[in-house]
Amino acid sequence: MEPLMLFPDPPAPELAQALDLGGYPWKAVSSIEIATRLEPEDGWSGAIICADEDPDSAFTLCRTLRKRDIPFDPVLLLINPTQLTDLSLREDLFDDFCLTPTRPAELAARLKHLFWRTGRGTRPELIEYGPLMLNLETYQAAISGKPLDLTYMEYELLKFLASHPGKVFTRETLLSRVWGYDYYGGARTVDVHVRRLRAKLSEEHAPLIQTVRSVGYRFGESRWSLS
Amino acid sequence: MEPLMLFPDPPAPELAQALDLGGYPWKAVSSIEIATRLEPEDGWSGAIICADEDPDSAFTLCRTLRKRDIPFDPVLLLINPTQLTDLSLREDLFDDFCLTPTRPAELAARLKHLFWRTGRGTRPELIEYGPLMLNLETYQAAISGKPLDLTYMEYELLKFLASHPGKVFTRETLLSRVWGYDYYGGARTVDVHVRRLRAKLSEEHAPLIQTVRSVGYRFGESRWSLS
DNA sequence: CAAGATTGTGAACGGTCTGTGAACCCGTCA
DNA sequence: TGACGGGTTCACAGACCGTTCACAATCTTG
Repeated sequence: MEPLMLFPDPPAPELAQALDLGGYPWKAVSSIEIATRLEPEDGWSGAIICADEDPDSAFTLCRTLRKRDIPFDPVLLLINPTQLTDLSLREDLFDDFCLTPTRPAELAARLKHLFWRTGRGTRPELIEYGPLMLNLETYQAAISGKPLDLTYMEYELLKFLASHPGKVFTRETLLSRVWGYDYYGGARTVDVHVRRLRAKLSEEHAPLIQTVRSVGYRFGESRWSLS
Repeated sequence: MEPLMLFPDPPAPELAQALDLGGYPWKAVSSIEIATRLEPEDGWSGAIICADEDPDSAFTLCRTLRKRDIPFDPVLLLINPTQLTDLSLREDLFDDFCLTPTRPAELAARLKHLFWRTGRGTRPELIEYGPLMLNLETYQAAISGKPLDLTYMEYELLKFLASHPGKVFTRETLLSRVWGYDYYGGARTVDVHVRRLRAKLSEEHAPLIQTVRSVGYRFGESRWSLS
């Protein structure tokens, strides 16, 4: 995990300790110039900015971070209760805040939730596997950013396979799980749908669906990664 | 502004007072059934759920709210400090939390920020999507600046669809959400209304409502920009 | 290498779903 | 009471797509 940016430098000892205990790496900075200089190759994973002692510098720093061409994200603001009213016109400068003196447990919970909601996006229900993305809300699929035009059954089949990457399913299992428990029809139906799926995935990604001879089909890499 | 849902009923007096002072309308509920019954026509604007006294019921309520076909949003959770550890596996059940005993100022700040980032507080009475504009106050609709002459059901259907761009709804869902939970009638009704809507949107904008074969209808472009 | 089993492929059939026009029902209003 | 507007239902045509089949290609087995 990339380090968190902390302001100011040095940070409050309780804060540093809470982060260390929580397993969060961090670097303290005292100005935006230093922050730029210390920035890790893969960027900061977030910032905790304490506006308790020097509010002006703190808010200026927030504003600068947010104005970068890739807006800084997420920002957790630490303020004391008397500063609550200062927030009203600065909603865009932070993603969450925490009152000082901070309880370590609250800080940890806020950090976790912040990373959870910015990291894994609660919004659209997604299935992702490598370059493949399925949006379960909008019934749309894309690979390498390019939208796939799938029919209903193709989508359902791909969705099922991609939900269990690595696992092999027999044609019968697929028929009962994707087509329905009461489905009665030829097993070759699965083959044809798999063929069309492979065709719509580009040739490059067609191997995402693998044939396991005499058994059935598998999506994605094998679990024991033969390579 | 639509009212906030409060749990439990009655809510803590300080909480009720803080909301009243902040100008937030609210209704307290003691169960999901009552919540459903009391739901305003245009939905709740959010929920404040206190898990202090009866955590099990509170978290169950959260889970139910999140599992609706349109996930409930936003949810502010009130907990006491000893419950902080309970949050770790329930990240998806809330959007923000606040420790009890709550400071009115902190609660107000959190509510404000929550509405700010979910984009609800700022534009309460307009729905805009590309060239389409719905004025919920005047019951008027326009596209590319030209007014649309919609009937009541057409307007309601378009309003519902446009409130959730990108998401696919089945005919059954549309019937229950737009026509009413107790509506009993043919699903083809939806088709006909969609056809009339498409006709009234000019031919140019008719594709705003897309058919998802074997599933239902979707308004607007995908969230990941199909272009 | 040969025979059998298994899977890939193209084409065609046929059912299902949607679009569409029109009729029906039922309020309201003159 | 008759005309009108709006919501619902119906019937039908056409497009779409799931299924099947025949045959080619590939793998397995002995």
